[in-house]
Amino acid sequence: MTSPTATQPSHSAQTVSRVPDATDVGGSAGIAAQLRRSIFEGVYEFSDRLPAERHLAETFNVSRGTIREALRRLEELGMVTREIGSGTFVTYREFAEQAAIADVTSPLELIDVRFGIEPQMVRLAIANATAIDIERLHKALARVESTQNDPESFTLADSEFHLSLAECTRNRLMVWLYQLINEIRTHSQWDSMKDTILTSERIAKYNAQHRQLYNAIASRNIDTAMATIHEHLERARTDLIGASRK
Amino acid sequence: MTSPTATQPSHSAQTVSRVPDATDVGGSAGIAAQLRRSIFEGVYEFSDRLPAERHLAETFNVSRGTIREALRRLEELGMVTREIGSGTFVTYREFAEQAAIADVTSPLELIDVRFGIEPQMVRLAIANATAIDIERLHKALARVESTQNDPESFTLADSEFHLSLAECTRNRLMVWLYQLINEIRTHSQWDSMKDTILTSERIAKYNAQHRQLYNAIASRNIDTAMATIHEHLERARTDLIGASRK
DNA sequence: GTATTTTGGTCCAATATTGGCTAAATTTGT
DNA sequence: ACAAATTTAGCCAATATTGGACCAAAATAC
Repeated sequence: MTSPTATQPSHSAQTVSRVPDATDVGGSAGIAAQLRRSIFEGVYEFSDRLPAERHLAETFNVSRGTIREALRRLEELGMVTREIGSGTFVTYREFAEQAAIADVTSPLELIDVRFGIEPQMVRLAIANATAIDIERLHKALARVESTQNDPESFTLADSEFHLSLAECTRNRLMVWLYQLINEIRTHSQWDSMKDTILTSERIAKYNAQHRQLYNAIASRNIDTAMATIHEHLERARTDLIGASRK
Repeated sequence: MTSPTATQPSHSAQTVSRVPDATDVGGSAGIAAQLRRSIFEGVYEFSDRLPAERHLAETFNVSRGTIREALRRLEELGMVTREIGSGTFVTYREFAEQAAIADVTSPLELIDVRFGIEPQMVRLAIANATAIDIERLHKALARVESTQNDPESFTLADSEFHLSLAECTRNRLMVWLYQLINEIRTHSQWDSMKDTILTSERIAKYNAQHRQLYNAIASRNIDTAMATIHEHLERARTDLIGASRK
């Protein structure tokens, strides 16, 4: 675990005999500690931009060089990244409870679970989807089909499509479960493989299956729908295994 | 803002120089941070439309391009989608008020989900269970069989049996998921019906299926196992519907 | 149905801001 | 006195912001 500067056992803020903590040491080290604490406390969250170096220099009443040194430390810790002309951005993600399970879940384990959930999801969707659900699914389909060439946005739109599918079940627990699945999907090691796996050719094939699935659900054709979702997952598994062999 | 003058390196420093909030860092980054927090706080909820770009530009007193950049960031995070001629809509859903989901999940919804997960669980269990897993399952079977007459302890032992089954899959995500299912199962309205449903006669039948399931898994007989788990869930559903009609 | 309005999508060029960097002078700690 | 850290100042390249204009899709008014 990341225990941030827990070298001093005293965390009390206003005790009589005050032990100087990490943020009290002057200079870049203290400023780094203070910024790091701010990030841990959520003052700056993931993807937030820190104030500009020149602004930080002013608020901390130090020179810009000192701020730069402090930021260099944070960068070394992997908590921020800096982009010329743009700013310094937080890359530290606070652990959600599911982050832990996401870290130990392999993409193949995920596929195995999806093989259980998604076919049932399709079954329930066909049984329970309303016209509104179908329309929402159609919009999600349109969005995912418009992301042929970008793995990043395809992944996002794909998640939305499957979530819309979950909503077609009219089963709140199913929707909730699938949100968890999606969360894990985007946090897991699958995510790091997606640039390898998601060629525009493969995206096109996935999208063909998405459309086929949508058509089958809209026309309440359960046999086609079940066959399609199985193909879909089977293809995902095959592509995954292929990628891990490389 | 308030810049504490006491940045002298002596140990006398006790004013913690407050860092500017993430929402105060001007520009698109600050606006993105502000909008993101508004969404997290529920100011804008799922499927809500954000104010038009030109309107946001006016209220934030920046150019439209800056607003667009901020919205681009939110879109990249998957929190909003934008539709030409229509608007920018929130796609972020408040994640898992864990306690709440149990309250709004009906027993039938739960069964529908279990129909997806448990058969797959049985499949994976047969494929992956080790001798140790089988033994643990056997112990769980013994425990659940010893609770013929007490609905309360049967429910508990039943949960443990199914959890042992999940552990047979050697799939950590499956185990984790099933723990959630169990959690919901014990918290949901099912729980209040169990005294009505779980007559000792029904408990005996469930346990017969438990044993049959165990035997099928231990002998790697997938057809029998699948048939049994389906019967098991079907019976649970039937009993449930019967109870709600009373 | 058609016309108008509203909405996001796109492009442009001038200007402002941001992090990257260097160098010498100064302060701080030992 | 010495070494390390900090300050100061300036410049560079990359990016952001601005204000304007026009487009295309969708919603609304007629």
